[in-house]
Amino acid sequence: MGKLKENLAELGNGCSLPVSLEVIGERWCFMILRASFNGIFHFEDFLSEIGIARNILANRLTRLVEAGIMTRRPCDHDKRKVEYRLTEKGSDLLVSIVAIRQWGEKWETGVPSNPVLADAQDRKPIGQISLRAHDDRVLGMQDLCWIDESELREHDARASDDRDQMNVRHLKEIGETSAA
Amino acid sequence: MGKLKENLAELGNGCSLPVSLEVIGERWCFMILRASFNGIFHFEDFLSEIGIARNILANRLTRLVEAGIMTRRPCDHDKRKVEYRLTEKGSDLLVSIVAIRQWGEKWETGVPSNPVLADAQDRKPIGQISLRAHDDRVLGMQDLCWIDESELREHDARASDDRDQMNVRHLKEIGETSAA
DNA sequence: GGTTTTTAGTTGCAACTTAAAACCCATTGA
DNA sequence: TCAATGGGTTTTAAGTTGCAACTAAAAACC
Repeated sequence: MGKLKENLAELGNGCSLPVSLEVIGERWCFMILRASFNGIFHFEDFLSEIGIARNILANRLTRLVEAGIMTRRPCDHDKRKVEYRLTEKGSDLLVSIVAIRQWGEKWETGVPSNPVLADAQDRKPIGQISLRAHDDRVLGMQDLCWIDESELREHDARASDDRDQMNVRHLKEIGETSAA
Repeated sequence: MGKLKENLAELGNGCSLPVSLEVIGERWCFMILRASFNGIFHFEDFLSEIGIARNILANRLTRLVEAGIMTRRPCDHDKRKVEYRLTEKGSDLLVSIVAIRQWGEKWETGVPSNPVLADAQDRKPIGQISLRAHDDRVLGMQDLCWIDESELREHDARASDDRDQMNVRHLKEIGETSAA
């Protein structure tokens, strides 16, 4: 519904970002998911926790359920109540949400958010999320490049080759050149 | 501007997510950032790359610059042109964007997006982003819990203690209980 | 058994935002 | 000089949001 979604879907030319944003890029969506991760399951609780309008919340929950991100199940013991819970697909969004949260901690609020997501084993806060190579090395902006899918297939076919200047863009050249 | 932003800002009670979403949660914002990461710097290029309306693009770029996520610099050699580039703050959003993209690859499109973000050193695609403990162990949903800020401070104060049942919620209980 | 309360919605309307197209105007290149 | 280009702003219609009031079913109260 709405033009954005149609456009974003069409723009999904090889990249899944537009497709993802079609459902989770909607306003309030991440806030609803955050509430879910924090143990909120019922309509009225979402309402008071995140200060969203009734009709919008109803609409978003319906869409999240349709998208397979949440499930909707009327409660057994109190048939008025409905339980909204994250599916595995929904739970998998935790990484994205925490990434945004960590970015906000670093660049907006400047302090750790509360409550803190921690390792259940040693009860210490989780580490900074970062990009990693296949062998787990942490990668910074300067260690990255975009390669075309086609290079990957060639990789498989002929093991090594002079692939010096093919479809390569270095990410370190992307950012601003002087000011910060 | 708009009710959402005000509300989200007010809701920033300890959590930086609402604050972050205030600026980057805006529609089209991630698409603009993706284009930036892909080496697009000029107004008309953003326009044709992401299929956004002129006025909206102008508005979003202004807001991103105001938020310190991009810089706006008129070109030296062609004074008609303007270069929009990511700041360090903006570049730092790559993790979040890639996290959403990987989620989409897994749950929506089912295939790797093109172009592929790779390690410049060995030209192999980057790994899956995941939550990690402070000592780099990968953490799943069942390994996580929320703890209150206050516990962290106590941690510092008195080294160890019987902190069995204090402000703890296990994340593994959050998701759906039967169906997927 | 009847009344009140709670929960999860829906409806109607005003205010705001978006999308699309037309317009503007400083450069530039032919 | 004059058409084309780049980066906007303006105008208008269409779509979305936010708020308040309403509904309808189940539960609790008495």
